[in-house]
Amino acid sequence: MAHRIVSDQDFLAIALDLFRTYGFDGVSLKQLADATSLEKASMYYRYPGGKDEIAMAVAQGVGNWFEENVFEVLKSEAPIQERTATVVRNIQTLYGDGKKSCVVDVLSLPGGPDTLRAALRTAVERWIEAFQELARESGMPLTLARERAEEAVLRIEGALVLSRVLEDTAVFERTMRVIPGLLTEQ
Amino acid sequence: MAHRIVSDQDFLAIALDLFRTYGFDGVSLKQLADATSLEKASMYYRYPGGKDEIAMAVAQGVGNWFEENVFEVLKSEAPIQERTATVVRNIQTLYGDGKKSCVVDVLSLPGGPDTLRAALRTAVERWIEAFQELARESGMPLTLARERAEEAVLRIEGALVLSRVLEDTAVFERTMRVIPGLLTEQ
DNA sequence: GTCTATATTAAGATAGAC
DNA sequence: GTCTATCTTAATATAGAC
Repeated sequence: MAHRIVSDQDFLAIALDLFRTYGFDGVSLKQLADATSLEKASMYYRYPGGKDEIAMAVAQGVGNWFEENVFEVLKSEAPIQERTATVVRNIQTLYGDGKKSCVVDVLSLPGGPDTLRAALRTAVERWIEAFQELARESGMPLTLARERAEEAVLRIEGALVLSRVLEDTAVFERTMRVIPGLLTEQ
Repeated sequence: MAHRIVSDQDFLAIALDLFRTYGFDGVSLKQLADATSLEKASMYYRYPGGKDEIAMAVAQGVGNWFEENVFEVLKSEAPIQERTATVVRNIQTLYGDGKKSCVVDVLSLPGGPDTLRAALRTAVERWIEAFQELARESGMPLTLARERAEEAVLRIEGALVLSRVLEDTAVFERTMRVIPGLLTEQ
């Protein structure tokens, strides 16, 4: 058959969807092969480290997504309310409006290499820092800004867990409506 | 060797610890056998349905724990502030002061039978209802009480995710300090 | 670079002795 | 009721053709 049926980008998007849904231990190479139309041996050619390396690439991709769709947006020139709204909208998209689990939650379970959890931890730390700067910019003192940033991320993670368990995205939607005020109103 | 080395209660406590740490797909029968000193075949004698049935028993056990350590406590005769404090303390113990993941979060991923997710969902619904009644008793109108109850559970779940990812229980400890006010102060 | 085919290990599950 | 031994399937991983 012809070569390069699936781009690296598409491959990783499909892998992300599988990993965030089933977790590291819940995804097999056969599942990945079936979903991406790439044979197992071909996956090993692209990612010699196997499942570990694929999961790392997925985590890296999520880090890049945050860089582009959260951190960069918050650093842009637009008015603060507009930047905040854009970021909230982007995050809602990332999480499929509450229908998709958080890759940070699901992939931070044991299983997979330690470097995976380290990458996720760094991503979350940067996420909190970005929110903290937003709160600072809104006029909050440092400690309050830090508190609010942490609380915002915490609420998003909690809302995603509840939405999954209750099989109802209403909690997530309500939570996302609260985030802008949490980060910008003292 | 002699019989009944490990009681059903001890077996399930060990199984709970494994499942909440590694998730359904992350725990093998060999792991369970090694950790409990019970051979795989013996586990099948006690739980003919295998891993599915063990996980269900674990979920059932968690439901019972909530019944006894949250729902019953909240229905008792003690003053409201005392009941609240006891429940918060019990929940802190359940989660190893933030060091242990929430079984509801971890076991609600796909993997394992549908009945498992159904049991977890029911447990969480009851948990929210119990908190809602507490908020009502504190004088809140129904909608606010419902909101606060949901928010309290959401924050606990989110705090546990962040504590795991950041490898720092401070977020969980801070969150648990906020819960009583959230449920009893208007 | 992707494929088919296969090696190797570990999983879930059962049979049958004690 | 627990054990050892074993069956069957599915997992990760690699060899080698194209």
